[in-house]
Amino acid sequence: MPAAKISQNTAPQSQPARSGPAQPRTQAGLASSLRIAVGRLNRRIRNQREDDSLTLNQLSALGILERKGPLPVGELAACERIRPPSMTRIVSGLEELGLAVREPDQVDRRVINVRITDAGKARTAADRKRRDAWLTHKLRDLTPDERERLRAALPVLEKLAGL
Amino acid sequence: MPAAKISQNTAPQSQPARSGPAQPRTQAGLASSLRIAVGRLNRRIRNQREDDSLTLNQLSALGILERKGPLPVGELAACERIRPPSMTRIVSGLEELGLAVREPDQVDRRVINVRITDAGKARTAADRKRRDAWLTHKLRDLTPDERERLRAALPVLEKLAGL
DNA sequence: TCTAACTCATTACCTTTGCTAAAGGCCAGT
DNA sequence: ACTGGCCTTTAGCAAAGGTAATGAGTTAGA
Repeated sequence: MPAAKISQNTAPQSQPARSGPAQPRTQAGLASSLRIAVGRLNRRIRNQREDDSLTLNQLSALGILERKGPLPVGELAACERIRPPSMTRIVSGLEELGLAVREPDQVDRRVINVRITDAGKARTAADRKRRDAWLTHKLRDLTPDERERLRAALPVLEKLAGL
Repeated sequence: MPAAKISQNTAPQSQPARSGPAQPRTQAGLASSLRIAVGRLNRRIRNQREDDSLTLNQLSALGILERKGPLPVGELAACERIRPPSMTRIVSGLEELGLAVREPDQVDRRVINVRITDAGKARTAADRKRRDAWLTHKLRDLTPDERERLRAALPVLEKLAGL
């Protein structure tokens, strides 16, 4: 099957072993490499979903509601660093699934508080485990040193991400 | 303007200072935190583009073409860990901008080799600098220790991302 | 008090970016 | 010369984000 080798006819591809990413010595190099790695890793994570599982946003929003209690749509959007209309859509999906409910605020009737339901809490734990299964598995394949590096860098990533 | 405080009426929000994300002690916790951080950081990076700049994918594809020379669409897609149809669209965009050209392979006329043009090379350097400006700036605001943690973790992130 | 300006959520619509399925052209082995 | 397989592309779908405009509710000032 010659088809698989055709690129060698036209592409230089001098050192087959040197396929790794560039080495970031400068600060701009670090930024560039980090940008690429984060983009690809995010794509891979996003694709690891089974058909009936919640989307990343649904899961993330439920997590916040679980940790912080009921929140207005706008604040929930701010937590996720997205705009209110986007959060409205996510909340609508959650409400249709019965995982969250909208409750008009008693004090200021412009705001709609979103609360996670018991079904939502039950679903979150199970779903998060499935959702993270791929990544957890990948982490298990790392060396302890590599895991430690990730753990050490995580707060920095979160800082860059705006918490 | 009391409107901004309304959430305090309904949300617990006991400790204002404890707004940081959960501490990942377990491996699943690490996976979860990493997933969320990577997702948000990616979103922030992606949004830092000026109107006339290339998209992340266009920039990334051009970078590969610049480093590796002309490649068939399918291989280019494999490098980016995306499917061929997605790469077709990216290449079409680049071709419209005159930054890359499609060249039917001489040997196997099913494959279309993609080559970066001189205009593409010129554009890449300038654009990448602008593109990374935000992240570079953020990196500059970190402490040397934080930067070092990122640098140490970068190879691990790249490994997880599949290079 | 009553009106003007503001705020919150939502609706409507658009964009980007990925996917799968299927079509069309091309290659190779039987 | 078929038949099956491979590479690209087209067509259509879904997720996830955005802006602009609308409607309802609130606040502040004349």
